[in-house]
Amino acid sequence: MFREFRVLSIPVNIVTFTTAIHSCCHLNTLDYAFSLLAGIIKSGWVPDVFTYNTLIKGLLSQDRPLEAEHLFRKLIRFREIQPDVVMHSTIIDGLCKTSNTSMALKLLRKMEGIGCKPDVITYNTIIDSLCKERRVDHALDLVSEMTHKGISPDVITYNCLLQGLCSSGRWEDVERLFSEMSVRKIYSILHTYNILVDAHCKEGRTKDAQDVIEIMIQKGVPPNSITYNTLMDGFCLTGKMDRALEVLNTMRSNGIAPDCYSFNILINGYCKRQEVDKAINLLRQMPVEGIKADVQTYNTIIHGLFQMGRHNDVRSLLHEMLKKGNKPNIVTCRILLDGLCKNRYMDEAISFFRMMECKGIFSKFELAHHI
DNA sequence: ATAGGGTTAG
Repeated sequence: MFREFRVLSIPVNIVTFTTAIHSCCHLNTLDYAFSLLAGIIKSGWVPDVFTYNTLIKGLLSQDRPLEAEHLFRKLIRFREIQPDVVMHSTIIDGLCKTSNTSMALKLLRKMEGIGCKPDVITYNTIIDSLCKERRVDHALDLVSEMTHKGISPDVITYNCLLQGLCSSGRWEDVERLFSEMSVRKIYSILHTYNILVDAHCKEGRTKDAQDVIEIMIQKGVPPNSITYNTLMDGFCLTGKMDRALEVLNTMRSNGIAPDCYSFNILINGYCKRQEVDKAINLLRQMPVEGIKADVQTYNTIIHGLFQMGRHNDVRSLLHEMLKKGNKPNIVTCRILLDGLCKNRYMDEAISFFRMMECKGIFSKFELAHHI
């Protein structure tokens, strides 16, 4: 069915509407996206699999996985559309991101059962989830399975596996997989190198991390802010704050501007060493460099202050945070609760907890994901 | 023409 519609005498169709819905989802105005959908239907248009998938993805990115799943089921039950590989993959991703990998695997089998062939993205989504759960061998089984089906693993597949093997400390397998990539002509990209830099840093091997950075430069893959931030964190972890600060200068001289993340890492480094005043100095340096502190920045310092028993400073920093328009999140609440309890302010802790309950800060989804 | 996947701190 084709009907032409005009808005301000510009012809529009279902593609235009889907694009508009996509924008709404991206702008976090999901309600508006759904009212657009209602409007489309009311005007006699037929939303297609693109339209619905955009909405499902929107619900997922707004941490509303149950509604996404509900919509998916409803579409099937009422035969509104025939879910394709993309929609299945979107739902599979939603399941994976809410720690339902086994259900994701079931859906993979189910889609195959109805003749909807999974592709490399479908597999990568599950492989990544398995790797994050440290079930790397299961992930490797899926890689053989996809290969047998003629679906070639790509650089993202390898990145997921490398990440999983690194987290499990399986360095020999990392080496093997890394050379396998060259053999199969799958070229490492920035992402790949960043995973390796991070793995070395997490193990305290900052020298090896620096070697990886040298290699990537040689291979024509210049490091980005994530690479340098990761290295900075590595130096912080090994207590080398001066080296971490040097990285900040290296970034600048390589034309990469430090970001909020860079400062948060250094601030965290100082707080861990109970040098909260140095952390606060950095907080003051941020606006000078045109960087706005975020919730994370404040959370870290508040946590540090509590650990030193400086609850009066916590109070003023909390006020500053609110005044500057930073909305406390579930982590802030947890830090405050924990800090109040540990500093024997039980009455305050309890009344704060009640307030959080009232304000609904403990939404079901957040609870499931952060506690 | 429009939709889906991987990296850094707490």
